[in-house]
Amino acid sequence: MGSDVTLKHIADALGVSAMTVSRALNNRSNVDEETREKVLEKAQSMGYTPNHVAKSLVSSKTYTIGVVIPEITHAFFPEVVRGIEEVTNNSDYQLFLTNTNEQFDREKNAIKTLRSKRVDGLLISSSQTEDDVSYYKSLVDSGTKVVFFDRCIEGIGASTVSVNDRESSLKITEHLINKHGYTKIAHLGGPHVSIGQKRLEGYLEALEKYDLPINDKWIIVGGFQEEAGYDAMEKLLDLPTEEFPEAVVSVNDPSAIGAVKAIEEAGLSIPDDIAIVGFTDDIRAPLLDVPLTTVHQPAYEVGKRAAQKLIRTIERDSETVENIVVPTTLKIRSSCGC
Amino acid sequence: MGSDVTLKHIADALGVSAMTVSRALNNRSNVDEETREKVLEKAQSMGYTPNHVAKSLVSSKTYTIGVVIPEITHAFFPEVVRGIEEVTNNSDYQLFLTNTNEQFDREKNAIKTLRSKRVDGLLISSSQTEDDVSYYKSLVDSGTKVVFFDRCIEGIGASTVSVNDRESSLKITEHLINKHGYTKIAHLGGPHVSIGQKRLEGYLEALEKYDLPINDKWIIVGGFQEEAGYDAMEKLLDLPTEEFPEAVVSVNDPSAIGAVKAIEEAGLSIPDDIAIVGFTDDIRAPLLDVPLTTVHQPAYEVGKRAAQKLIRTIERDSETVENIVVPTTLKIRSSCGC
DNA sequence: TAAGATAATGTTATCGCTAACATGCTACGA
DNA sequence: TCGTAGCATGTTAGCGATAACATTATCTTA
Repeated sequence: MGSDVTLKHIADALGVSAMTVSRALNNRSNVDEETREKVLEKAQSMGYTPNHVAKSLVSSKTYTIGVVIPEITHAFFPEVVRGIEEVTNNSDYQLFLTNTNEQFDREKNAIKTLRSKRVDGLLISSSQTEDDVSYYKSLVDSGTKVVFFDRCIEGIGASTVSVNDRESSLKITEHLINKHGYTKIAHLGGPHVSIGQKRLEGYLEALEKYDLPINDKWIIVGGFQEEAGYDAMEKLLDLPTEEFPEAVVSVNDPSAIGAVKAIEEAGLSIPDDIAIVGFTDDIRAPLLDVPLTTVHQPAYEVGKRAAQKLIRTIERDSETVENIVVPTTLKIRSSCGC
Repeated sequence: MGSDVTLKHIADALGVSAMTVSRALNNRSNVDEETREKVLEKAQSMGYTPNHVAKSLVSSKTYTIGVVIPEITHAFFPEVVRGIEEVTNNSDYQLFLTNTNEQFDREKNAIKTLRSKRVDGLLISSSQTEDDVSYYKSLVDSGTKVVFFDRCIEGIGASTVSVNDRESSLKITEHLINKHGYTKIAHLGGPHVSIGQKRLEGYLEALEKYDLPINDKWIIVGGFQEEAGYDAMEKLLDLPTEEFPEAVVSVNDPSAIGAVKAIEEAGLSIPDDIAIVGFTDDIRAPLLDVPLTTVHQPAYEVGKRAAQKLIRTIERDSETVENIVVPTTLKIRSSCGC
């Protein structure tokens, strides 16, 4: 690519200065119409492609956003990316996508590289991590523009876009209690990151509200993937009859789908032997043998809002820090007993 | 970000020249060990992040790859991206992801911007387009390093990575003929791009091989999305009894899933009234009421091979142009009648 | 007609970094 | 003791584009 045409080449070919060419190509005023046309023509015929790298160096602006997601094959995230793109497409930003595979180390590495590449801002859905907020704190403190989405870190000076996790979890648990009269309800939890925590809280709040027993054995801390759900469910299935739960609230759909597999393999039937609900509204949820009752997360909307907020944060210094909440809807199917 | 620490800042703080700092940070020889340590320490404490933009300008290398895909929510592509990332993660390249939503205009736009950003190379799965190869031809001729994947443009001097579309389509059609004895087989085709074309050819070849009738009314040219499959199937369903097909070969799974919906809505049953097979092995394929027989495409592998090939092409000029074919496997489920 | 305004263009310096060459210093063999 | 090799470091220039200022040439207007 060293053979690329530069402003200088066009300038020399035309016997003018590089500055004139620059002005002509950028539609500045004070350029003779005739000159402008000659320049445009020459640029075209020489196959000129402006060098954004040089431009970025001058302006210290790259029109580039880094997107950090934990798991690209979880259908929720591609949909978020679509939402992000809808916005960036109309604002000339390009996206650096990095998939961290739920590994915090990879995430830190990715962020480091993205900062080296001088992205204008970062959209982060953080990987599962211990409560080590300090890393993100110093990232934000360093002046890097960050908007968290879905798996957010709140209270460190960055805006966030998420769904009302606690409330949604509360509602779907309430549904199990109200509509179906279950009293023994278990929770397949996620790891200790924001959404895992909040969904657990919502679940607990529902039980408390209805004075239902909370049993430590019913709360299994697992992960967000299918295997984690499968493994966690196996533990529940091992419980003695008197402690056997009637229903399960899963931290997300992949986990629920893993759990469904475990339940089926154990020869039990859903929802008669055990009911189950998820969270996400995965593309597969309606297709399961027993369609999965779940919380629909408007992924596209989350992406869109996050991107909008980030771009505003980048473009004006006065932009305030917000915790934006996108509402979910309950998707009642039949795995809950309906 | 104008407040970033630069080499110069470190140099001044240490009373040395910027060059020495550069040398120290880049592990060059001929730097006093003591100096190097002081520099490293200072860089750390000042929160120095190397400016890759400036580096790129000097070296005319960005360690950046543009990935152009037509439809990020089609599960095949996220999986490809995972494969690409597996490679780039180990080679320090970052990915610009652009989703063109099957629109050629957006694709051209994206490529233009990516070239401005001086990506080292492009991984392209081209959007549906008329046979206008000239655009891609001049792209490749301009010296841009390109590797096509999945939806490839062959014969224009760029390497390609794809599955054996024609052969796979032939095989799955043969399965319908051999195993099930169907003689009236329709095809829900994709648009006129490489994979659409090749899968059509495979289908036709199978019919010819077994001397089966080819009926123009059985070949519906549609699109790659679910709605296209639905619409196309509706046309087939309108055919009079004597022309009504016994089985349908769909260009991909989303299209097949749309078709399944149309069939179910028409009150017909699969595979008794009409059999159907797809191509992709979408995450939903095994979950349909009648699990879908299809061709499994190793998406991850496609992404990996494409990325490897591109990086080799970027890094050595002698790299040859190849058409790499990744083999598929038939995924026999029950929608074919098995 | 002189003097200032305006339009079109050119020159210089800079963004942050590094290649290439230059400099100063120590060390070592003849 | 000198000359030269080699190490550690400095200086200059340039990557491609542009901001800011400088220079023309042309045009107004009192």
